[in-house]
Amino acid sequence: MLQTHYQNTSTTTSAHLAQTMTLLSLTSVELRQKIDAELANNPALELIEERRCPMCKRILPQSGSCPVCSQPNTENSDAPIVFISPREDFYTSGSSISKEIPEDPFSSEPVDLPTFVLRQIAPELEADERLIAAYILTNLTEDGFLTIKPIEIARYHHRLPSDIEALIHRLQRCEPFGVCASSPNEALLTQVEILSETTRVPELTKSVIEEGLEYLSHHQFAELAHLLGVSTQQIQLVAKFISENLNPFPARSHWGDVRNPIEASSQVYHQPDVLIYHLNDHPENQLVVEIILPLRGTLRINPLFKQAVKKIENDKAVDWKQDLEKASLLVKCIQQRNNTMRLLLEKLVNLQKPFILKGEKYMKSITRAKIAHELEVHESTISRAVSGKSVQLPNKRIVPMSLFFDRSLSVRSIVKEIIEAEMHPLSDTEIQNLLKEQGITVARRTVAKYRSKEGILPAHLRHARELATT
DNA sequence: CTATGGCACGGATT
DNA sequence: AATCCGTGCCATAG
Repeated sequence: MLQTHYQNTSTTTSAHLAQTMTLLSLTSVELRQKIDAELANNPALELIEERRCPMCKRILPQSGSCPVCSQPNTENSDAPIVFISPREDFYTSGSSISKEIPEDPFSSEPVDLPTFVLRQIAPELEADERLIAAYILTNLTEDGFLTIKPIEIARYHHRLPSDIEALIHRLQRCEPFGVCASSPNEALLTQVEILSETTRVPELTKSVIEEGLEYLSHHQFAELAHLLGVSTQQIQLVAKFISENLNPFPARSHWGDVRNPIEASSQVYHQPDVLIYHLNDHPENQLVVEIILPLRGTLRINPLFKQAVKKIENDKAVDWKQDLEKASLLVKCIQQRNNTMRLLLEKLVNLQKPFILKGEKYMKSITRAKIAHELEVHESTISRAVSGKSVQLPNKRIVPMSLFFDRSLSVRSIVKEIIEAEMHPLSDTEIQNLLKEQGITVARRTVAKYRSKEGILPAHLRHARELATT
């Protein structure tokens, strides 16, 4: 059953260990792909029917009752409900991108992304081009990216690579702008191109996207400015423009916190791996922590297959035995992954509850090592479990899980507060002193670093109370 | 002269 | 072992 505990790793094989580690570091989306692959070529594995909770419609594990509805809804709101949940949202196979698709301009019926794009461009295409376009569109990722190389498409359809590239270029100009790009980068550039035909785009936008996306995502405007040899102000202008007009993930219309698109868009995390929310979204209610298992049902070993292997003795038996082994290994490893994630999240949510409820200011600084010690697992285990994962908070923002370990976040947010409340631009030294009054002692230099991380201009470039910030 | 950013060092973290 | 972070010192801009 799902809740099996595996405290003792020494009894497990090295293969088991190795696989558990890899699985742990996968995000839910990657895990999904992995499972899909295994499911496809291993007959011993099966995905069994979903069972839904009659009350809340959640998909339930193979056995056991609904983790949320079965809770004795007590006043014990201190302990969050933590559970692993198979989510069908993640059951998007291959080309079917059914969520968050802009309405079809012609029929106003919701359609999937490939269809949506194809309808726009079909009229101006030759029949054979249409075929290729359709082929391309059905190979998009969930975010509307094209991962196959043009050359491969060209080979497959016996066309010139340049033809294909031209076609892709035309597709990119369809709505949602930038679809079929090979990367967020390319998507952004395409959008800039299209926009610049009708609107005025800050000159530096292109070079910022080409060279400095990394910096943007870290709010290191100053560093970026230096790299490009321009002023920080110009960079901020560009950053603002990008955040307001461009979307690095074309197929995704809503994107974390709408008011803070830069931060959200810089994330590589498309789907959260963990959801944290109040029960029924009422802020009064108990917290629910849902660790996503990207399945529509429960994964297990096909019992029929198991029996068959026992009985049948022929030359295939060896292969089948291997399949069986592999399958059970995978199932066990996934269970272990889930178990680790659950333990981790329980700890994490308990420790950081003030942050989750009241905001960044209340972030405690904890280290992975500390958690690892408390859970009695190796530090690297925690690292793997955390890295690359993302969490959706009750306020619907999607943040990287590593944020829970950010030492300086709370101080940074206080700095932000101070500056927002200032009546007159405060110098770093003045901010340093104000912090000291609150019992926080940091070096002046550090205040400067925090500022730049938060994308706040130095005092002499800030002006008392503002033009665009309402 | 003051405010701020760059570079680099050391210690902590991963 | 590699990376990140806070800090001090110094150069530079205003």
